[in-house]
Amino acid sequence: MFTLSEENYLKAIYHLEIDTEKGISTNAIAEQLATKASSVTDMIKKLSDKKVVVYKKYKGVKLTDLGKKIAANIVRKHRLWEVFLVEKLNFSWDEVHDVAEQLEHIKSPKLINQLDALLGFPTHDPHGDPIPDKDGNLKTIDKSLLSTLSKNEIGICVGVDDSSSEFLQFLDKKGITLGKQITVLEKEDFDDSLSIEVEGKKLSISNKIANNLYIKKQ
Amino acid sequence: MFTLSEENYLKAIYHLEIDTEKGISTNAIAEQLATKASSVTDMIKKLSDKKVVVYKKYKGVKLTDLGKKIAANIVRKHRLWEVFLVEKLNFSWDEVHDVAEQLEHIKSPKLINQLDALLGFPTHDPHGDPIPDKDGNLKTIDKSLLSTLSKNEIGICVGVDDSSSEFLQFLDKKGITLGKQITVLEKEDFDDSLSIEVEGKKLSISNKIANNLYIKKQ
DNA sequence: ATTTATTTTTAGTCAAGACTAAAAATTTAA
DNA sequence: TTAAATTTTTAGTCTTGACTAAAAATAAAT
Repeated sequence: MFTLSEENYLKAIYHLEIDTEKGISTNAIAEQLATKASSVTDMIKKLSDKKVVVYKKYKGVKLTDLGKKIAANIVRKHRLWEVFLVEKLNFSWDEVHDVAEQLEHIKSPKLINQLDALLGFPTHDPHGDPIPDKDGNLKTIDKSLLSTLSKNEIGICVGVDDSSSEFLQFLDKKGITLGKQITVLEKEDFDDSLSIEVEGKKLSISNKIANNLYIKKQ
Repeated sequence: MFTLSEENYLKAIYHLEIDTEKGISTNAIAEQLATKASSVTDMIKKLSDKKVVVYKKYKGVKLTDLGKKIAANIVRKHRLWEVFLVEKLNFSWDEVHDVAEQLEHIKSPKLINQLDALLGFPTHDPHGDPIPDKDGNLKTIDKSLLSTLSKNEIGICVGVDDSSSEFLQFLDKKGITLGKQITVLEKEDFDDSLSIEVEGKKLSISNKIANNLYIKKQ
């Protein structure tokens, strides 16, 4: 069994491993968890003893298969709870993260299986992120950043890279939500901003926004 | 804000105060929480500093109004989650306690309000225990132990005093659940056992069972 | 009204998980 | 290939919440 803190470390390493094959540095983990590198070193030793990470001093850490499975299960719970909050309790997509952060640590296999069923076995959370299955496997869809679309391309909004509440609220304000069709009308060379159309409305979108929106091309 | 441990102490004292007007002894709290009296003394000091209990050395403790409100809110959350587990996730009444024990500590007023609404503002949990409202008030119904009914009296099962899974599973086996009508056919003087009828079936019930079942007389 | 038994508190430890400051190892640059 | 910069680890502390053993206070019994 893992403590709250151990679970949070596993999850942090899991998320960091998505972007790289290399070992994860203590500093990277410390930043992710808003803690100090020295605290990370201490915890890594415990996790290493428990066979969920492999650790060599001064080299980064990697999750073992067991570690990956445990971490994926926490992410699975987090994302299922997010779906629950949005679908059943009328939360908006910018409100769910902090609560799911607490709920993901509840220990009860039956609870999470039943929740999964209640929600109709969803594959993605309210931000478009994939929900790991019981074995930790992800169903990835091929998606592109809005910024990579060319003029006149059309796609469906399927996710966000940044799921901070500020960004999500901004999208709400602009009428951009998951499932909406987006057409690229114009690309400005000098600042990489876009002119797009969403539900008949024309919008101007900065490159920063376009770099954080995932689109499924049609 | 209160820690997990502080919340558990408040809840324990809250439950112990239901049966008495007197201050709650350190020993009683220690027993309730399966800890030691010395640990209780330590925690009581912290809770006293936080103005949720009044504490005089060697005299028991009592919750302050603030303490009562906080404790009632934890009980409220516990019982609402129990209803959720039974009504929405197909848990049986003997499976809910341990999970609710975890869920009760989730901090999100919106979550609990929305859950309350989703469940149709229930007033009692799956064991017949009242759910405190937002201000901590309980809707008490007048109920009697089955053991206090006389021959030929009829009542509806509205709750249990002991909600251990062993007892609840025993009741399931006998076909006794909340809402069932129970008729007292016979009372045996020598061992205070009862002969009762539930849904047309005649059952023999020991005094220990009858002392743990709440009935609403008709 | 003492003595005895019980309850409660104090004093001193311990483990988990965090921190700071300093030392050691590694990487980068000159 | 040394020197400088960066990263990581160690050593030592702190807080929370628990524990044991002993002391102190209260309650019960003779």
